[in-house]
Amino acid sequence: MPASKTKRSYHHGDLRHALLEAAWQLVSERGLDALTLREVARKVGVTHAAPYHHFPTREALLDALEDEGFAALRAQMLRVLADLSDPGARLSALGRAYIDFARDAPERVQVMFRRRTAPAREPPAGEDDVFVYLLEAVRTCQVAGVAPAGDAHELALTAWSLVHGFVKLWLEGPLELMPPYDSTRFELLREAVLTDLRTSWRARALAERSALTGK
Amino acid sequence: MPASKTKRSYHHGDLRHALLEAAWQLVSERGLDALTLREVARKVGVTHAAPYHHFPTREALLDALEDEGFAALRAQMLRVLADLSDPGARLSALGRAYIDFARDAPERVQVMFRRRTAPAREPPAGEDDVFVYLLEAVRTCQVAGVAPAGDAHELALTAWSLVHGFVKLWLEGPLELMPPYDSTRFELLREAVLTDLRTSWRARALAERSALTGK
DNA sequence: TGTACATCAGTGAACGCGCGTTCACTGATGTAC
DNA sequence: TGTACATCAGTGAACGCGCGTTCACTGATGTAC
Repeated sequence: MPASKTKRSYHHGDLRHALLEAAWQLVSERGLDALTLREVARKVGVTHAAPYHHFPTREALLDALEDEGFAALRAQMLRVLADLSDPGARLSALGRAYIDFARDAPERVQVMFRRRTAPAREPPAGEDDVFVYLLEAVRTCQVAGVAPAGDAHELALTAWSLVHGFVKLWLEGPLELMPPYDSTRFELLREAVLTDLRTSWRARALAERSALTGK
Repeated sequence: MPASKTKRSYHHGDLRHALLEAAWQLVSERGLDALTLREVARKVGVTHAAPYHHFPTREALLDALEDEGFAALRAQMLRVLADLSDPGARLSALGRAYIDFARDAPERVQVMFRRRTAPAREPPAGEDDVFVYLLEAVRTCQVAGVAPAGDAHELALTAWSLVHGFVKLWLEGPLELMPPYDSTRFELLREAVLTDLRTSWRARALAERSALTGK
């Protein structure tokens, strides 16, 4: 009889994976500061020295978590892009995906956008992709006439700032200042912000066209 | 002869103030995690137990820093509001002030929007004010016809999310993804984002008016 | 102006704690023949 | 199929460190009379 689930063999089998999972849980429950290699090992039920066979330092564990985070975001965005074809709807859906991604797992955002004190490492693969997809969605909107002309980079930055700011304000508290406020209002505010962007860009695109034809 | 500047008297004279100043410097140089009461005391040149006469816990020091941060932001906003009268220009200037406030002293943003693990205390006085001023600026824009109709709270949230997101993306790194990127581009991108909002809202307000008169 | 005394704001030693990291070790697993 | 051996992935003890916080203390300052 091979190692069953109940059997605790000397070797864990998939410790690396288990450590990552425990780490997410820890960040989620008690924040980034509470993420220590020792606590993660404890959570998994393994000696505090064991993780060192998989992550040479605490920072390496964080980097691995960050990779997972960006990979998950990237996957979520790809799903959205595959499902929709209307340019405006796609852009809105990308924004919605970003916001929901953060609401559903704030610990990911904490890890992905943590403020580093160590010198920056190579950025995770998914990170560029995220921006590239957004940029492409903006360009498609421009072509379809539902986004204003101009530097797509700048428009993409506006869009990204908008959803990122919404998410951060939500996660870090001050959104409570907007009465009446309760968690059921989340979807409402999210849609308000997304609609605001979409409507505004469409109005501008229209104004640009009529200015052109009117000339 | 009373205590001169060089004389180190037994009593510091203004330790509380000196601790706060050293704390800002510490956060600025080495991040929130490096902020410890012991290190702050060391920086000021005082025993590690001395701060306890002014701040009962580390968290109390952070709360005091946060108060200072919001007070400074509030003051900066008031200055902007006093200087300008054109509604659209005022709103843009508020956004610019917010962004520059963060660029000039990122440590403030770190402290003001830190993620708490402790139960929330009473919010600092300046915090509501900040949102109230923004809200009022949005309403003024609506009256002047340079912002769309609708719930001013929601529009204010859009505006706040936009500048907050820009700031956070800037401080936390991923803005580097937008080539060509260097620090001299900051003003350019800031203006692009602010102009984007202003132009969009004006276009929407115009479209609303012509839809009304055209009916 | 001087004296007695309370209060304030420091000192310095000590506590217990959890952390990251290292190390020699050992049980389990995989491979060559 | 069995055996020898290398490698892998754990264990458990130990290190040094800096932290928050407490405590009895003492020098400096302010106040009443």
